[in-house]
Amino acid sequence: MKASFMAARLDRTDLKILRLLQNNGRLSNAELAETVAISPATCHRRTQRLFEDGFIAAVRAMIAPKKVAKGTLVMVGVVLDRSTPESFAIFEQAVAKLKFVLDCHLVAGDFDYFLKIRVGDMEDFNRIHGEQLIALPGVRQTRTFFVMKEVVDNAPLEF
Amino acid sequence: MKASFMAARLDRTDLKILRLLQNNGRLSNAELAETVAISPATCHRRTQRLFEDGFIAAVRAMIAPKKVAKGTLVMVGVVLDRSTPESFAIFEQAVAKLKFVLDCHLVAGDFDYFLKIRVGDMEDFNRIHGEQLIALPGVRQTRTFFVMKEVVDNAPLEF
DNA sequence: GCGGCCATGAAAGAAGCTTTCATATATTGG
DNA sequence: CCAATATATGAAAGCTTCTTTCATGGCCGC
Repeated sequence: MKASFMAARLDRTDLKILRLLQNNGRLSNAELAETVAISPATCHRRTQRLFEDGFIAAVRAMIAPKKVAKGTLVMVGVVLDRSTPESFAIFEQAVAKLKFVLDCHLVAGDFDYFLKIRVGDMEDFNRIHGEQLIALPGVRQTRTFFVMKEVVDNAPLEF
Repeated sequence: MKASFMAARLDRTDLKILRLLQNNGRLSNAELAETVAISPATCHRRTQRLFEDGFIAAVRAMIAPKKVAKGTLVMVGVVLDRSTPESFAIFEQAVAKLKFVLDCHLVAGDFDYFLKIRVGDMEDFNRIHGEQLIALPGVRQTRTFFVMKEVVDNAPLEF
């Protein structure tokens, strides 16, 4: 019970493990242990704890978008009709079902939401925009920003 | 030599492997093999090929941002002074060095670039904005959109 | 059909995983 | 300051998994 309340501070070794796994999530426990200079047994327990305590939310293979016909990235700003909590909740519930939406963030400023969307091509997006985006509940207007060049996409977190 | 030219189409099994590894990048080869109903040897070769052919760009542990003091997300629209290729190149080179920038995309529309930034808190961002963002080469103006709620962040790619 | 080309699964030695255990180190309470 | 408790550690070992080798079977072009 105590452990769940403890903020479980990370020491130097934990940070090393986190950074190594962030760069290569398929590192074996043996490799990890050797790199951070502890025994495999200790390394195994440390890593397990990092998972259990939620420091590592998931380990994901990053699929190359262009290789699976999702090479076109689009940012979309959304403004809703009304700024009520109900209106927001309904919109969020609906947008969470759209598989092509990578990010959806409620923001402060000229828009209510920002979406990051991946599709096959512009034609693909145009269809989706007409059929699914402007049809989302409570949407007053959208502003589309086609991404012409991905300078940095989903960079690893530095900490 | 042929393989490098071939688009190496993915069959049903390859797609299964990709999807499984996207959801859990630490699945063992044995687990993977059993789930997709092929032998471990074949599964191993398939997976290896998916890496070699670039379908899997990387496998990353997703670190929980709040656990490492990066719980504040900010979207920033940037407009440059001039819209010349040189101006863009210099800006991109500079922005790529900023560790807190997760995304940087050249877009068509009212902004030149969109940035996605992770910091500890608003105070942290305010300092960074003043010291580093507006100081980037060629920046005319920035527009900051604080993220008040992360509805969907970095969802896995559907394909 | 025939020959070349891959893809496949069984097998096996090598490597790695994960638990157990005894020891060492840190923390707490008196 | 010491004792008692809790926590972390590495060696060891049994067990699983990895990854290569090899022989077989299907598929395509000729």
